[in-house]
Amino acid sequence: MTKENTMTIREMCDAYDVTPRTLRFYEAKELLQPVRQGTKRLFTKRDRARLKLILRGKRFGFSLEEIRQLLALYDLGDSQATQIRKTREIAAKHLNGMIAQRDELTSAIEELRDQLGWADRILADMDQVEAAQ
Amino acid sequence: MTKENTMTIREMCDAYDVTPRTLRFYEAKELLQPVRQGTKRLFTKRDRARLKLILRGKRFGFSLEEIRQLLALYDLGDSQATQIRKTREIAAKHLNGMIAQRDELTSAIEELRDQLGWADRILADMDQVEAAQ
DNA sequence: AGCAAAGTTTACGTGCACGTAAATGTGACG
DNA sequence: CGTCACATTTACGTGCACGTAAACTTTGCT
Repeated sequence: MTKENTMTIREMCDAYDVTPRTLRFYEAKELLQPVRQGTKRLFTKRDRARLKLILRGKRFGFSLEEIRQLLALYDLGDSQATQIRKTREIAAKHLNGMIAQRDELTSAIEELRDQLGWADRILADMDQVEAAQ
Repeated sequence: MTKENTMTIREMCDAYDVTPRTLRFYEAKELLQPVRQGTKRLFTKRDRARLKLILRGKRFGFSLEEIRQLLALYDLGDSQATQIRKTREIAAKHLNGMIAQRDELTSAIEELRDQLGWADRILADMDQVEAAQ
């Protein structure tokens, strides 16, 4: 990490467990904007913050395009009221979807737990039979 | 719906909001096993139960291959102990992943709520300025 | 100066989950 | 018997998120 607080592509890859291809791809999709030192990319603190959000968004099943929208939320500072309102809507929509998804996930977890309990009971019975032989 | 309690491909599409292509694709991937009446597919109650699980699995971001594994959970009846154990492992692994995903989702929801609160406060301030003019 | 390591662009390849088009078959109805 | 809606198979196409290979420049070190 240089004194300007930037990181090379390899340092980024090691730090966040992604490939160079991925970082260049995200730049092409305008999710990251590393500065150039000659021909090389230098990733700033801002790029790192955005990458963290990208990776988390991906874990939630958001597409890169959706993530691009969400990232705009973090750049609201210089926006106009209408722009803020529009972006707010998108975020609220995502929020509702996420809450719904969490609820479904919760019930699915319950069901899976039941399944596991069932499997465990079957296995316990089988062990009994084995032990009796 | 015929008296045998089966449905045609179109009835299935209407009932579950999927395309014929999707149902044939799932059959090719061995997720569904509709019976044939001549050349036509007839989807049974079992197929419908499995389709519901497929669609829910997809909402959780599971791949069709992962879903195929999960579906095996519901067919445990005639399996052997080792098979049950193997399947149990897969389910447990999924369960841990789902719980982790739900936890992440929960914290992401909190953060998004904060963001929305922030946007709302900015918008409120802007309304104040507008009203004062 | 020279060489290897690491970076760059360009561009074709891949896996997944279907979409879409073409050609053909089938069955109920007037 | 015709035809018309709906079904089927076969096979190529698509969008996404990168992987991978080739050819090249730049940088760090001896």
